[in-house]
Amino acid sequence: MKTKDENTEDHILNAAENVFQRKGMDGARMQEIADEAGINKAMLHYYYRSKRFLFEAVFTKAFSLIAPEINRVLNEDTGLFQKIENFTHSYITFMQKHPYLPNFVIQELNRDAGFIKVLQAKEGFPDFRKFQAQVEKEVQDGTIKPIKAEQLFINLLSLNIFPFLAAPLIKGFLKIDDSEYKQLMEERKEEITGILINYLKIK
Amino acid sequence: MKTKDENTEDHILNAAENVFQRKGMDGARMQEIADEAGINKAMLHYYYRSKRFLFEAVFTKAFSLIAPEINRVLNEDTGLFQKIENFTHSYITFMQKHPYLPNFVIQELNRDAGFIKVLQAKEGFPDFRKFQAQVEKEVQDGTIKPIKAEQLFINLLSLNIFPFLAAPLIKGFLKIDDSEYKQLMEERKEEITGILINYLKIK
DNA sequence: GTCTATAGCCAGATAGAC
DNA sequence: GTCTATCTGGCTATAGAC
Repeated sequence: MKTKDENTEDHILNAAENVFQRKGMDGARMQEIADEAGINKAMLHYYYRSKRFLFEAVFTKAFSLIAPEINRVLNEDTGLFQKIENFTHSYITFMQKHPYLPNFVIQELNRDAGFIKVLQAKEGFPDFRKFQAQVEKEVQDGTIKPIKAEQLFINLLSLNIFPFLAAPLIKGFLKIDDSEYKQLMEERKEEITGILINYLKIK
Repeated sequence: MKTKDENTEDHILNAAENVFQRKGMDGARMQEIADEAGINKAMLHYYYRSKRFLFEAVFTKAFSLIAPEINRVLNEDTGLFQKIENFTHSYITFMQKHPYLPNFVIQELNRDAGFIKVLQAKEGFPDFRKFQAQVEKEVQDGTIKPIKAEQLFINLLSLNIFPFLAAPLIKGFLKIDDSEYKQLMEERKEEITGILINYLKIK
C-alpha cells in the first residue's frame, strides 16, 4: 500500500476537527466540513459512514491530545512543586496550538456524560492514583501542608483551564481586548505557580 | 388587566430555559420546548416570534441571574477577605438552584462572542472599577500582598466556577460518583477561601 | 389566544455513473 | 475513490379555522 503525505481520510478528519471544535456536534454541518476539506459531502459518508461516527473520531482524538497533558501532572517522575510549574508553563503553549479543544471536550461531555466511560476504557486514560500517593506521602513526610490530592488537582486544573473557557466573559467584565487578555494569561504562569506553591509550602 | 399566577408567556420562558440551558441554541428543539410547556409549537412563535428571539430572552434572563452574584464580589461594601468568603460560600447554593446556568452562558458566549456587547449595554452589568480600586488601596495600605485586581478576580471565578463546568470530566479522572463529588464541592467552600486568603495575607 | 395542518427549507444520507 | 443528483426526514415558521 502506498501512503500519501496526507490522504483523504486525514484531510477529512482535520477539517472535521476545525468545524466540530468550533461549532460543536449540533452546530456543525457536514457541508461545511466537506468545503473545509475541499471535497464532496458524499466522501464524508464513504469514509466515516455518519456524522455521529465522524464526530466520535474527532472527539476521541481531541481527548488523546489532552490526556498526555494531564498525565504529565499525574505521572511524571518529579516533585510536586516541579509538576505544578511544568503543567502551568506548558498549558498556555498547548492552548495556543489548540484554542478550541478544552472547551469542546468539556462542552460535549456535558451534553453526553456517558461518553466519559468510552474514554476511560481506552489506552492512555489518565490514572489519578500515583499522584494521590505522591501527595499523601509528601503530607506524611511533612514537606507540604495537609491537603487532599483531589482538591489540589481540581485547583490546578481550575486556575489553568477556566480563564480560557471563559475568555469572552472575563474580557467583557474587565472591558479589555484580546491583546491585553493575552498579556494577563502570560502573567498567569507565575501567578498560578505562586498561589499553589504558596498554599502547599510550610512556612 | 388581570395577572394570572403564571401566564402562558412565563410558562414558555420557563420551559425554554430548561431546554436551552441543557441543549444549547443549536441542540434545542422548539417541539421539545412546547412539550415541556404543555402547549403547542405555534404558541412559541405567537409569543416570541422566532427561535432566535426566544433564545435571546432566555440568555438575557440567565445573565441577569448571574450578574448579582458577580456584583456581590465587585461592589459589596465589605473587606476583601469577607467578599471572597461571601462569594465562595454562596456560589454552591446558587449552583444547586441553577446547575446548567454558567455552562450555558459561557458556551453560548464562545459560540457568539459579539453577544457580550448586548449584555454590557444593559442595566446591572457588573462594573469592575470599584473592586479594582479597593484592591489597589489595600495593596497601598499594606494590608494585602501586591497583586493585580484582574488576577485575583480571575482566580476567584476559576476556583469557584470551573469545578461545576468540568464536573463530568473531573468525575471521570478521579473515578468518583455524584455524591462523592458533591462532598468535594462542599469541602471547597473552605478550600477556596483558604487558598486565596492565604495568598493575600502578609505573614 | 389557542389549536391543526402544512408550507418551505435544509440537513444527513444514499444511489449510481464514472 | 470520487463525483452529481436525489431521497427522506425533521425542523422552523406560518396560514387559517375556531
